[in-house]
Amino acid sequence: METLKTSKRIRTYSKNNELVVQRRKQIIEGAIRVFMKLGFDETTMMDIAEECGMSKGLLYHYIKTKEDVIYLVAKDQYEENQVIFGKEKETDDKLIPKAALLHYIDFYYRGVDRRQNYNIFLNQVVARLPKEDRKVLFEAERNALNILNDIIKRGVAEGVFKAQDTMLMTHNIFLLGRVWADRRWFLAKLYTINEYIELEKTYILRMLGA
Amino acid sequence: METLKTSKRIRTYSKNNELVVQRRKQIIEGAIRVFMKLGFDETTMMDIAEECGMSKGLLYHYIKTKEDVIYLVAKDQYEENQVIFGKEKETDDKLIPKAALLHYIDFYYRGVDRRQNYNIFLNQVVARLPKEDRKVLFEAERNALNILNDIIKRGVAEGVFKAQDTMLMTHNIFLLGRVWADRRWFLAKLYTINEYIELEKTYILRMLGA
Amino acid sequence: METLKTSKRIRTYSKNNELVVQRRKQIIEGAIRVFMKLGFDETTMMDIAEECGMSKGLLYHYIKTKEDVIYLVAKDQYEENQVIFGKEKETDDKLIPKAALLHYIDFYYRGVDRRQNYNIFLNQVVARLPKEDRKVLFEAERNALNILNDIIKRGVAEGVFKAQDTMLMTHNIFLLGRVWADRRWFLAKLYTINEYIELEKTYILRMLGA
Amino acid sequence: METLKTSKRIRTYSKNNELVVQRRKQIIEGAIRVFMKLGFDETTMMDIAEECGMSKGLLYHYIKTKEDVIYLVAKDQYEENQVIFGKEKETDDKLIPKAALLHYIDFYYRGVDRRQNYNIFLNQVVARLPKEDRKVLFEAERNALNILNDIIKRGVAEGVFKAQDTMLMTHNIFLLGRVWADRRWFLAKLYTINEYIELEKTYILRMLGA
DNA sequence: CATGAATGAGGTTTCATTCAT
DNA sequence: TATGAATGAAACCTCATTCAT
Repeated sequence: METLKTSKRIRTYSKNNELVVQRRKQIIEGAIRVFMKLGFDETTMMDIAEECGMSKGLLYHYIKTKEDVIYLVAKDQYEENQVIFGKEKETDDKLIPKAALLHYIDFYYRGVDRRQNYNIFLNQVVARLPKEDRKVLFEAERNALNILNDIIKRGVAEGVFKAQDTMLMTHNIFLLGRVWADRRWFLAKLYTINEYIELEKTYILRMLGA
Repeated sequence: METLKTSKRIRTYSKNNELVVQRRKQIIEGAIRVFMKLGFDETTMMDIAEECGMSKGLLYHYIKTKEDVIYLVAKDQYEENQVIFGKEKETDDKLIPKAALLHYIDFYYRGVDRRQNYNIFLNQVVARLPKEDRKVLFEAERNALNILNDIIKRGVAEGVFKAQDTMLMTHNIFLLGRVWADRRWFLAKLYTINEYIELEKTYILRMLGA
Repeated sequence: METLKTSKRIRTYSKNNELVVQRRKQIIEGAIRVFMKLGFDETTMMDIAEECGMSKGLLYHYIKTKEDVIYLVAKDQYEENQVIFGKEKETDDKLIPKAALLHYIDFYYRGVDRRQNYNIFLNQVVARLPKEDRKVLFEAERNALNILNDIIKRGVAEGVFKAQDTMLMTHNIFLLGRVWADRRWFLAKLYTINEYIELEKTYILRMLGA
Repeated sequence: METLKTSKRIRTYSKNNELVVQRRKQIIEGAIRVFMKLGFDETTMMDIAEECGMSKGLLYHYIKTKEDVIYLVAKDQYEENQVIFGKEKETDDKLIPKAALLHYIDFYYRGVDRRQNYNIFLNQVVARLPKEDRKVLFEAERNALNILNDIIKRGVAEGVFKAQDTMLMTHNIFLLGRVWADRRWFLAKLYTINEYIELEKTYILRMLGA
């Protein structure tokens, strides 16, 4: 549940480690903003630098290639996920399966809503990383998945959920979370986010035979 | 159900309309192949030309910009969807809602499997089109959506399905179809495509309170 | 004695092989001119393109990297050497050793003079090529060396030359050829090229105990 | 025989003259090491600073441009030559010409061997200095040349050497010293440095008609 | 109708040099 | 005196697009 063990080391020219962390945070934030506006390929390093409020040269003190920026952005996101889901797990563990599930859905789906199309962007972008880097990042995702899977397994064990296969069910619930992100242009005309989440809760509970 | 009404006119040097259609088909097919391998931005016009078995010059006789190729590919895809789903509709209309639903799922989910990461590619790429072009294309998608929605509405009307909101349910079923495409790297280790589809059918029927 | 067998294949976008040969010749000639003026590192690809009378883009149709230009230049030079020395060998073989040696010196030293500091430039530049490329090129040099060595060995066998070691003697004669190129700034004030060559002939014959 | 009269003044921020001298020595030594590894153009100021054990900033307190480093290195080298050859001259003056010559060759050729490719590097790099700087440096080289020339002239005067032209002979002997540096890759397979030097001594004596 | 040689704008990356601390 | 963060000019290289043949 701590930070990625096998995280790639990115070349930096700075010797001040704190500064590296701070500047990288700055880069991540700036990059996300432009990437979401323009997409990865349309974004130039100049765009990123400007959005981060640094010179092109300084940007290259903290990363070595444009791809490094993706890695940084993605890693940050996944690490944040780990932290967030880690905290929620503590809450979930104290609840009965059904309550834990509803809490998880509520929390996760709202997160998707907050991050908007950022999730979609991430997916697109991760596809461009070299295989090894991708592995490191998937590892982190699995974490969030496992928390949900544990809840479902607990429910099945206690007889409140029915699922021939808890893993597929886990993925289903995960993916359904993206319906809102993907189809906001359509669905937002019909319901508020609250209404949407409540509907999905019902559907998911039905799907689990609860 | 006919071809897009507002389809953009792409510059061509040829006056032989039949040839234009044939060449464009050739371009679409070649482009899809390379795009799936390399993604849109990594693909050069040379790659496309080669894959299509034409010269770069000839390629430019039938399109004006690289973006035109996306439009062509996307439009073709959506139009094909219309044709395909149109045919299925005829079948579905003759079945009782539950049978029609299962038939639809079977048909659609297998299609997703066949098209593999092509779906993902399409999503990525459509995002790059100018807004107007995107609208035209979404119109086509709605078609396939409506067919599914009709089935569900029919089921609800006949009392065999329960859904507070048929449209959300429709999107859910649609999106769940992508679970397999998105998570093949994970799920294919656990089930065959057949097993997967059968499981999802069960879950969806439950979700519909059937 | 024919062209290099293991010559590296350099990427080109052109399909017309004759044109590739012609353009490459053009590049080689232009590149030599600028390299001699500015040195390899001071020379930009733009400089080369301009000197060759082509656009930067076109230049890159016939080579892939700046290093390729060195390789091209060096290979061409060595190949030319092979051709030239090959022809001379025919002459030399018909002469008695002493006459052959004098002919060789005359021919080679004059060549050094004609090529001026170009020889020095070549040496510098070859040092930057990757090891494998260098090997290919050295192979060609050895050829010219062997021709001289054969003459000396013949002389030693016939008793007209004395040399404990013909190979070192060969290298000595070769390197002495560069005295003129290296020290022209000094020596040209004292003698003409003809006087210089005659002096060296005397010295070398003495060195060979002739 | 003292230090260069017209040595260029390089900008320094330090007023402590002793410190300047010490730091510059430090720079020269570090620079030589990296230059020999990477060559001048491949070497960055950061490389130099690191090898010298100082910060980039400090480096720039004692020089103004990267070219200054070449000048410093080259000047130092030539000055050192003056000192070294000066000392040898004292020895040589007491010997008969033939002994002096052999002593000189032994001393100089071994020096070339010790400095390895450093000689080649110097030659390359000096070519990049502005003309005026180069002149200053050549002046120093002439010194070492004159010592050898004196020996030869003495020998000619005493009738033990024959040379139509002592200056050319001097250059010849000088250049032959580089055979070992230039062709080590070839010659080191055939002889040790000792064997090589003995052979060359024989050849040179013959060349001098001794 | 068909080809592919040619162009050049624009992207990524490096690194000498400056300057606030 | 000493540091190293910051800058930006300039280098290499790619590739969409045009156009003469």
